[in-house]
Amino acid sequence: MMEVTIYDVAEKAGVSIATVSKVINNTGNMRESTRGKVKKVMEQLNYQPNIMASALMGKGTKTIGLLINDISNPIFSELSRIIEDRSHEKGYSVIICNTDDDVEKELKYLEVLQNKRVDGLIVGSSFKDKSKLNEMINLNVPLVMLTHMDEEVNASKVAVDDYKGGFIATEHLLENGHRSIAIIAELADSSSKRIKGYLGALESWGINHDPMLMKRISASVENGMNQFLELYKEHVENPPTAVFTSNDQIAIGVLLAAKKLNLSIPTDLSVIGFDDTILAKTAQPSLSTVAQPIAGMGKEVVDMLIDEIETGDRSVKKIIHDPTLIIRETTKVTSNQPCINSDP
Amino acid sequence: MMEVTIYDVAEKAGVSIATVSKVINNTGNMRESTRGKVKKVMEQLNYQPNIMASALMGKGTKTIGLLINDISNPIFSELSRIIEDRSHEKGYSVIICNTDDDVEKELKYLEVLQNKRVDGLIVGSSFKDKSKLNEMINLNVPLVMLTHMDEEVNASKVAVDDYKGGFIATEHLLENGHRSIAIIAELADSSSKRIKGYLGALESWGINHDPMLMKRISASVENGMNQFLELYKEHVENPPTAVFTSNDQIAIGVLLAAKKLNLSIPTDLSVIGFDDTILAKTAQPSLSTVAQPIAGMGKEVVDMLIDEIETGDRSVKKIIHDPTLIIRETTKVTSNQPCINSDP
DNA sequence: TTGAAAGCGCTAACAG
DNA sequence: CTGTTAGCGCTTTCAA
Repeated sequence: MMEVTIYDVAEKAGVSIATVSKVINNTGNMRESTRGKVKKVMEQLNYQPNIMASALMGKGTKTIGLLINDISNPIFSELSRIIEDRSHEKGYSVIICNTDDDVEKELKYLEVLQNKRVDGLIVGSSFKDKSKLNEMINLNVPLVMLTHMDEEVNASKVAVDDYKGGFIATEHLLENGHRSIAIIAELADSSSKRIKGYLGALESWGINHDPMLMKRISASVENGMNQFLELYKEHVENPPTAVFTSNDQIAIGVLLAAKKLNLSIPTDLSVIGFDDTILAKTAQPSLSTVAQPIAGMGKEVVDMLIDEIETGDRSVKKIIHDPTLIIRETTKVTSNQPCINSDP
Repeated sequence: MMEVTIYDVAEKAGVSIATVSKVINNTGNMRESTRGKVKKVMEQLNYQPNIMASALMGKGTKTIGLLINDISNPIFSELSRIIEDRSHEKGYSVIICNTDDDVEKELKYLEVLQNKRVDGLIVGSSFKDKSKLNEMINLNVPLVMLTHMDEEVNASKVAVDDYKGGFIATEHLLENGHRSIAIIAELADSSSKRIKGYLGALESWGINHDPMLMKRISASVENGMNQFLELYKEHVENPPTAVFTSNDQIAIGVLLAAKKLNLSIPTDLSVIGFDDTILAKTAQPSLSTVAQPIAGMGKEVVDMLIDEIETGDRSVKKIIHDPTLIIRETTKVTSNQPCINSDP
C-alpha cells in the first residue's frame, strides 16, 4: 500500500523526475507529447503530489488558519462557511481554531499554526495579545483581521463600522420614542465600538446615559437571558422600554427573559440585536437587528489574504462596510402611540 | 527573517542534529545535562520544529480532516466545536470541509485531504460514493463515520439511533392524539432511518401512512417553510394536525409557515424536530425535538479516530446512542382535549 | 552517550 | 527538450 511518488511516475513514463515535476507545476518547456504521456501515467497511477515535500522546498502549504472565538456562534459559523468555500475555490484548505477569547489559547493556536507552516492567517477574534500578532506580521506572515478593527495591529482588515451600527440601532429605538434604553454588550473589542455608537446616539439626542443600564457579559443566549432578568430586577419600578444588545445571541436571551417576565414584545419592551444571524430571522417575534454583509466580507477577507500570500504584497488595506438596519417585529411600532416615555 | 532549524539549535548547543532530534521527540538516552542544554537553546531561539519535514519522514501531520455537509447548519457547528476542542486538546488540528452533499465536492475534498496527508478523517456527511470511502479505508487511512450509519462503509462509527428517534417522535405525536401526521425529511441517509422510525410508529399504532404527507427536501429553514406552505395548500380541506421534521431547521421553517397561515401552535398544529440545536431552544414557542448527545458524540468520535491513528488498530467499533425526546411547547397538550382527530 | 550519514518526496538551477 | 544533482528540515539506524 505504498504511496506512489514522483519516481514511480517518472519510471513508468520513461522520463526523469525533473520532467514529471515540471508537468506537475506546469513550468518549463517540453514537447507536448511528453507532457501528455506523463499526465496519462499520473492518472493511471492515481498520483497525488506530496504537499509536505513541496512545502519543504519553500512552496506554500495551501492551508490557512482561521482564528475565531467560537464556531458554534452563528455569526462565526456563517462566516466560516463563506470563508471555507472561497478558500477551497482558490485551492486552499482552512484549519479552524476556537480561541474562546482566551489568551492562552490564542497563543497556543498561533504556535501550532506557525509550525504547521500555514500560508496565512485570518484573525476573526479580538486578539488579546496584539503584540504577538504584530510579531507574526513582522515575521512576514500574511495576516488579515476580520471584524475587528484594532488599530494597534498593523494588518489589512475587513470589518463593519461598529460605531455606526451601534448608533443606528440606538437611533432607531430613539425614533420609536424610547428614552430608557438598556445595552447588554459582550466583552470584546468590537462591542466597545458598538457601545460608543450607542452612547453617541444618546448624546446626539440629548439623552443622559444611565450607567446602570449598561451591562457587559460574554456572548451566549443564556447569559443574555440571565443578565436581562437581573437588570429588570434592579429596575422593577422603572424598567427600560428597550434594549440594544451587541449580538443576536444576547438579544434572543433577552427575548426569552421577556417571556418569563410576561413582557409583550415590542409593546412592553423593544429589542434590537446585531449581526443578523439565522437566530434573528427565525426568532418569534422576529428580531430587529443590525446586519453585517457576511457573505461579502467573508469573500473579501480570503481574497485579500490569498492576494497577500501569492503576490507577496504586504501593503495594508482596510475595507469598512456600512451596517444595515433590519427592522423586524421586535421593534415595530404597533400603533401610532409611541412607547411610554420613561424620561423624567 | 530565516526560520530557525534544527541545525541552528544544534550548532548553538554544541551538539549534533541527531541529539536535538532526540530531545524534540523525547527518544533515546542521553545525559540529562545535554537534554537540558538543548532545551534551553530551543527556547532561546524560539525553535519550532517543522512538521512538514517530520511528516516527510513518516511521522503524522497531526491534522485531521472533518467532512460535513455545511458548517453553518447549527448541528454541525455545534459538533465541530466539540470536535475541534477535543482534537486540539490531543494535539491535532482540524481542517473543515463543507461537502454540501455534493459528490463532486466530496471527491475533491477527499483528494485534497489525501495529498495534505491528514492523519485521519471524520466523515459526518452522508457520503454519496461509499466505494471511495472504502477505498480510503483499504489504503489504511484511519476514518470514522459520525452520525451516519451506512452499513456499506466498513469503518468505526458513532451515531444516534435514527430509527428510534423517528419512532419516539412520532409516537409522542400519536400519544397526543394526532392521527394525521406529516413528515418533512431532508434528503440524506440518516433521514431515511428517521422516516422508517416514523413509519414504524404509525404501523405499530395501526395508522395508515398517507404518502401525500411525506416530503423530502434539502435542509434549510426556507425550504422547510416553503414545503409546509405547499403541503398545506395540497391539504386545505383536511390538513395534518402535526408534523415531524428530520431536523430542527426544517421545523423552524414549519413554525414560520404556520405563522403565515395563522395556525396556532400547538393547538392547530404540533411540530417536532430533530437534533436539539440552539434553534430548538430559542424558538418561540420553543421546539419539541429529539436530542442527540452532541457533546458526547463529538468527543467519542475524535477519541476513536486518534486511537486508530496512534495505535494503528483498525478494528471496527460502533457506538450507537439512544436519542432523547425533548418535549417543549410545540407539542404540549395545552388542554385536556386532545387535538382534533382527522382520522376518517 | 553522541554523531555521521542516508533518505523521505519534491523543486530548481544547471548541464547536456 | 530533458536529465543530473543538490538540497529543504527532519528522523533513524549504526558506529564510534
